[in-house]
Amino acid sequence: MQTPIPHIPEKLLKPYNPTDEESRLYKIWEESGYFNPDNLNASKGPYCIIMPPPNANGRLHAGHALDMTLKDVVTRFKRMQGYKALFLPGADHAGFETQIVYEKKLEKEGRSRFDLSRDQLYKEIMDFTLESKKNMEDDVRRLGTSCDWSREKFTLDPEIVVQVQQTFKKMFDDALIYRGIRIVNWCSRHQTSLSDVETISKEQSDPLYYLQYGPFVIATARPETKFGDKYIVMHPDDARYSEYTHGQEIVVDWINGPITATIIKDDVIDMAFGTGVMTITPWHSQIDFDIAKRHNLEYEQIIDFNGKLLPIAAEFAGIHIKKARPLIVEKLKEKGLLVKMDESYVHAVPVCYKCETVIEPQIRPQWFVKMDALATLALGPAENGELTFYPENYKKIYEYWMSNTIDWNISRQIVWGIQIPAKLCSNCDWGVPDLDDTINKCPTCGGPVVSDTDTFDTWFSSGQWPLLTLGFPDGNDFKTFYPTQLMETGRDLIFKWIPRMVIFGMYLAKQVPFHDIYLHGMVNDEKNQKMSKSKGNVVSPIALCDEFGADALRFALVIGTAPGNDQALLKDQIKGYKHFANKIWNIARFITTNTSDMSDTAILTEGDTIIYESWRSVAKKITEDIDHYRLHIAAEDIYHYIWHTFADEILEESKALLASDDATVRASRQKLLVDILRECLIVLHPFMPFVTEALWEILGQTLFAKGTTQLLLITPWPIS
RNA sequence: GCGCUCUUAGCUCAGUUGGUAGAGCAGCGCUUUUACACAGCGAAGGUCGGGGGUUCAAGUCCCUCAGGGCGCACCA
Repeated sequence: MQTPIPHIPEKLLKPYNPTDEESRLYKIWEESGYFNPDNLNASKGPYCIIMPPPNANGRLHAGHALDMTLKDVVTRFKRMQGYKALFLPGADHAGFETQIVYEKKLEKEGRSRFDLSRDQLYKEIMDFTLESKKNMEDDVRRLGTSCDWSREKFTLDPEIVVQVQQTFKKMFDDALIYRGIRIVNWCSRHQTSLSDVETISKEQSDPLYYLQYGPFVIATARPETKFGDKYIVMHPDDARYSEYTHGQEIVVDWINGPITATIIKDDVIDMAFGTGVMTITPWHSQIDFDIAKRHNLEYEQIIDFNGKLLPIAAEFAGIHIKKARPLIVEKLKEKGLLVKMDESYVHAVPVCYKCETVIEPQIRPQWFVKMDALATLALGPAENGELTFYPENYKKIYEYWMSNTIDWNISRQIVWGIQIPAKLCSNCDWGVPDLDDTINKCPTCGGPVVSDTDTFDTWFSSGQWPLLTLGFPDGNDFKTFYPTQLMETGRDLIFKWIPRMVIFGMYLAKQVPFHDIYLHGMVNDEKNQKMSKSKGNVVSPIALCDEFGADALRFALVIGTAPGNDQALLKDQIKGYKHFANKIWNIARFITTNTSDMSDTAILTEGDTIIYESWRSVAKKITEDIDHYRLHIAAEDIYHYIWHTFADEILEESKALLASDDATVRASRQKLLVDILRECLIVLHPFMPFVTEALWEILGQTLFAKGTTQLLLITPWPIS
């Protein structure tokens, strides 16, 4: 029977309690300065991961926890390997998203953004964002993220705003940005245009109406747009309509009386759909707009920006299209123009990705990024191997998107964001960048000019994030850390964000912004359902940290899910890894209590050498797995080794050997246990930083280093 | 319609270059012998969705079928 040994800290005699350790240890790490690579005694070169800046408009969600953990595992690993490792944090003002969050807040207070002046609204959202930003940063810390806070960037930092605006000017000068009068995706609820990636398609069933249009029958799901239709389009090869010629005019009786219609022949028409004939509404349809442009046709607005019909709709003017449709159908029926209705028509309509309001295509003058040449620029590095995708199949998705680009609308009619530094003519469609506020007259028509009140699409600034955070073009960090090694983010950003960063990197710095692209899947609830506020199934990662410890949450997020795959966040699993943290704690207790008389000069016996070498081979495999971003396998292996080999086999067998009369055997075994424990703590540290550091703190005084107080955080990795 | 992805133990999922299947949790039996019951030992449980092919050898590669998920296109 062993008596308790006085030098064992009281703490080690009790079960591991994460809440006692985590915030205390994070503070020690942060104050040590080692999150800052400038303070590292690095034996190897720079290594950099840029944090995808979380939106500064709320707390972190479970997806963020995975996001932070994966990058932190790699950063800690690289730091311990001796790299000058930088994990560079940030915060995103998240233009449209934050404005929506704030509008909801206003709504609750019985206010509306339309009652506030631009300046007032901007100021209020800024206050809100800066407050939210603090909370968000606390959450990042809570997860143990070892990022260099001294380098943190916010997307509205003055120097960042300046750089973003300069990029706009440069792209305009290079003819990569133009002011275009084109169809945009208009959300009538949020009163702004949206890019193609900010809309989602939603399947719905609507009646398809077959209408008599002169001698033709046309099919439409949107009779409310048809008032002004005066072009009738058919395929040039359609034998059914060969008697009609391109440009021929006919008079037809239409909704509000006779109308002169012009025949247009165009081969975009699908002869098999409906009747093979359609009329066009160029103001409210991309395809129709393209046809109109091709044949130089006129276009007219039918629906206003609030979704109400304009005077062209006669007695329906001022009525919202949703209410107007049945009334219009009724009138068509009365006039005998409704031939039939197909009730089984199912199609997908684009909706606002935030509020699901059906997108109304509208024509508006906006700033557009010309994508063709830039997309080619982004495809090069994917094809020549400068970019590596994990998992590989995301390369295909990336290439698909970059091979099918449409020009990118970067104007948003919202206050919250970086203002577009441009002057617009009040009389004509002219517009030009004006960084220094020096232009006061339209050079085209001599008319008065006004400042553009629109702000940039948030992806226009975050697309430049690796450049902006590192101080492009001449900052020291840019010279040291660009291009970075790894971009790790959610799989949903493979087409929203990743290509834009590559584009800006290639365009501005002539180099890729990163070499490896790792995409993680979505974190779902216990039933593998997407978490959403409306479903009420959102689980806070911070609450999970409180219940099980950040280490357990981190481990559960990393293990058991392959890159790119979605995962269900299971409480039982997290609990299992909380037990694992405790297991290590207990292992350390056992070893401590049995090694108080350990000799400094102990030599491993032949048998113990074999055991040690087999651990080394496990550690080597884990090292290779992390190097290849197989973090889920590495985590599994360290777990399995510690619990089922080290504890279940080696420790159990040691009980007899430690009681041996042979001093050589006993000393060898003591050394073996201490050496393996020491290296296990190092190897486990990237995954479970807190419990390992807590043990290191205790054992560093008694077992390991004999007096050194070096943090585990910067202890060299045992496998070179 | 185009593209991607998934289908492995009761549940949730791993299985990296092809070499006769693993984890967590749940469940079963035993153990309260001081590292740990947030535990240990033991047993049980899968013809790796169906079919075909390549190979000495396939959960792992190819084809095909079925079912699930996701993205894109389509308001003709």
